[in-house]
Amino acid sequence: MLKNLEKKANKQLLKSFENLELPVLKFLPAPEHTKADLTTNWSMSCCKLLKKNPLQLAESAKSSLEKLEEIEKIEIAKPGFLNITLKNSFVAKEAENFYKTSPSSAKNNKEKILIEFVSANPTGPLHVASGRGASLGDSLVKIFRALGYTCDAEFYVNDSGNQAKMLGKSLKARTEKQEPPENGYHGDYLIELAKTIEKGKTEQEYQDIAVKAMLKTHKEDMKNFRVEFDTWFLESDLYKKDELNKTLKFLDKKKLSYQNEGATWFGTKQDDDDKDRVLVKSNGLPTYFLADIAYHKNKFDRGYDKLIDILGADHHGYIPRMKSAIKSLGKEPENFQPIIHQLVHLIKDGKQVKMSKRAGEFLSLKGLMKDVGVDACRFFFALRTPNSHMNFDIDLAKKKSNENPVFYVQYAHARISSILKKAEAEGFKASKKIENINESEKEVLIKLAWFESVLEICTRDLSPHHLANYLIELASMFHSFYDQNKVVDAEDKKTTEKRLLIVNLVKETISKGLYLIGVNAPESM
RNA sequence: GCGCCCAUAGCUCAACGGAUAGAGCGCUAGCUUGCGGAGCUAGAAAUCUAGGUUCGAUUCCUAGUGGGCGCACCA
Repeated sequence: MLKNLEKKANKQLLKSFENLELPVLKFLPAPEHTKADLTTNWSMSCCKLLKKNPLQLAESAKSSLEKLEEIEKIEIAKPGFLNITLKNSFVAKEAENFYKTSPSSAKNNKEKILIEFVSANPTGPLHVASGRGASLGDSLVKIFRALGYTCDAEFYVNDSGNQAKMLGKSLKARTEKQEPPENGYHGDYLIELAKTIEKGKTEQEYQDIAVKAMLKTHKEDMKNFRVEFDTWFLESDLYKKDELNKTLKFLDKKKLSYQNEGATWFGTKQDDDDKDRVLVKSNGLPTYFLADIAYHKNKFDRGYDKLIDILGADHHGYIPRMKSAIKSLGKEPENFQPIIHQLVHLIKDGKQVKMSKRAGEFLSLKGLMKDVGVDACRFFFALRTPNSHMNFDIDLAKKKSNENPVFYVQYAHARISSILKKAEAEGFKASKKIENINESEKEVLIKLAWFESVLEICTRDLSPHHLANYLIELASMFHSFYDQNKVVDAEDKKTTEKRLLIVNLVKETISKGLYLIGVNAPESM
């Protein structure tokens, strides 16, 4: 609703100012103290251009916009804000259509997006840090889709190369009741796995078994964490299809690679990298980087226009060379958007838990899910921007009490469900129309109207935290509304049925929002 | 040494260059025979330092301080 109004307002301004170069007017929620519904800083944003002072401009804009039938009144504040109060009848009427219209954002946007995330090596259980990436990626995919974009989720499985080899060696050692090699994998999970396998196989066979087993646990963990992937892309498939060599030839043809000291190099330094990078080592083996270029080439070849990679902060140094690689593939920088999320620090007993080979259950994502619960975990991750260096207080998260805001939001949903049940039992039906709304009803309805914009901000910033915060605000608004307005026992039947519709809209929005961040919306708690 | 990220209330975090900087937890004072009190109302409490750009800076730029991470012919 706000978008249509915004369009209309812009049109109106163009008409009044007869100037096609005007900056676009954008509505924002009005701050509390203004007592208005919407605000805009339009007159400040174009005062330079028009060489008039913002207050004068605000006056002209005011008289222009006041002609719109949706607007009740406009007040001008200090430097030149326009504070707009909407007509109650307009808000009420638009609210009826909230869920009848689909999002407009992506209507003209046919680009296909691929988000790659987690992509942990299949050499051990997933740990907590993977949970952050998983939560972030899954929410973004769902939000893009909710806005009508084509967006897929992919997990890249590094089942080739040194690490996988080492995994095979380690498993082999375990079947022979020996310690894995120095730089192998020492976790207990291989001891467990070894118990179920015969001795005397080749390293390659053990590697295959181990990778398969690890991949299985990763898939289980992701499923339990409510994270869905469209594809689990195997690095080994790149080798099978000879895509590394094809990529090498491709780069050679473009004269982007060169030989030095027996190795093949790629000139990333000319872009923003510190130094050039090796593609093929002097021993003839390809680097991970070459495989990754081939992998990204493959993604584009599959028809994706925009690639989003979610990486932990410990890999940020990798980005300049990857950007350089994307350029060499003939793509624009905006076709590749890496998201770096900062590392998660686990706090237990008030102290940071350090990573170690001997670290116990609680460091694994599985353990965390068990301790904290998926809802709390997903919501907790969703609340933070990827850039925040977050502390995950295990003791606090374990409490499952109202210290965790996820329960606050879920409680609102459960409370509404309960009201609706009661209303149904007493023979009330939510009305189809909303008429004669009061101030707190209006406030709630306008909050609901911002939902789509919040999702857009999430896609702009590539972070779901705006949505999580919005849900807290919406829940708070509902609780407050509920405290002031009787629903089932309202003054009359008409009011009850009107409020049932409003409350229903809140419920649907909370439910939809929670779904987007992978949290359940319970009917009761 | 170079690069990336961060610094906001007692704690964990928000704020698309906008107004009187928001939440949750904790704290203080109320609301309790409630349509679910896991709630509501009120209150105390914060932008690391110094410059700069701007009508306007928590936000952008420069320098500093403090912290996290990274700088392989590893993946």
